[in-house]
Amino acid sequence: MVSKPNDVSGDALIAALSALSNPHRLRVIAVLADGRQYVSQLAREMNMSRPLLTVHLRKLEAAGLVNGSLELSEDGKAMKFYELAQFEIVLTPETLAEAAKTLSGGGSDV
Amino acid sequence: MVSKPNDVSGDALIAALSALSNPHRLRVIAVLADGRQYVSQLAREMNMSRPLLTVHLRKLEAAGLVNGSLELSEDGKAMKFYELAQFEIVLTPETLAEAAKTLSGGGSDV
DNA sequence: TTCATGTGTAAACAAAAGCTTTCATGAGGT
DNA sequence: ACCTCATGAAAGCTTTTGTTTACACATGAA
Repeated sequence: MVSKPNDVSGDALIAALSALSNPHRLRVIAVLADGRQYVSQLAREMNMSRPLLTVHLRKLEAAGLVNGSLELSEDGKAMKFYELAQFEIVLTPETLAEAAKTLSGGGSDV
Repeated sequence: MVSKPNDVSGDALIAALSALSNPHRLRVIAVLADGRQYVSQLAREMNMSRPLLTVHLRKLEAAGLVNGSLELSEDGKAMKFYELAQFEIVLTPETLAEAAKTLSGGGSDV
């Protein structure tokens, strides 16, 4: 089969949708759309606690929507930068029905 | 501004994504893609309890993804039919950043 | 050393979602 | 009268998610 825009497993799709269905995480996406940023600075800009932001970033990363990389600044500090992944997910009754077929557990019952 | 494919408020988008990020509800979409159906029959086909299915259908309806209508069968029984709504939601960094701007609470902080 | 910056993670609590069970309704067929 | 099939809704429990507070470590500068 030819690869389509959102050729992901049902489980992966659910992970992505789950990750995106949260105001904080949606705002994170919006801020990262302006460029990559490191955690502490991002936390300041968004006015939220760093541990909380960390959790949200992890969820976004697990869903493959952002990518993190640990880097070192000039003055030797470890900084974790996050940037947006490239993705395009199209949700229609058809694409969703397709995704549902690949859910772990089979087609109709388990 | 011209209406785009997913010209919905950030809150509405989150409701839709939240509704779709569930295996049961994704399967409901898949089954309804084959045609409208009433609750009890749907529950049997999907092998899940009717009260549970009802809750999921409500959530899908609240998100505007399905539509329900109460009808009467030939033998006078009240039957609640659900059918898919037509929708197309495109998720990219850009569309999500747009949606984030319209979240209840403003742009960066509350 | 002390203070600032950056990182990570664990503990504990609050809130929301998911699911089952139970009860109550109404109509038609036997 | 009683059974079947359809609806709706509330109570209660379990699990997951969200959030804060607090702690630990490493670096460079004063």
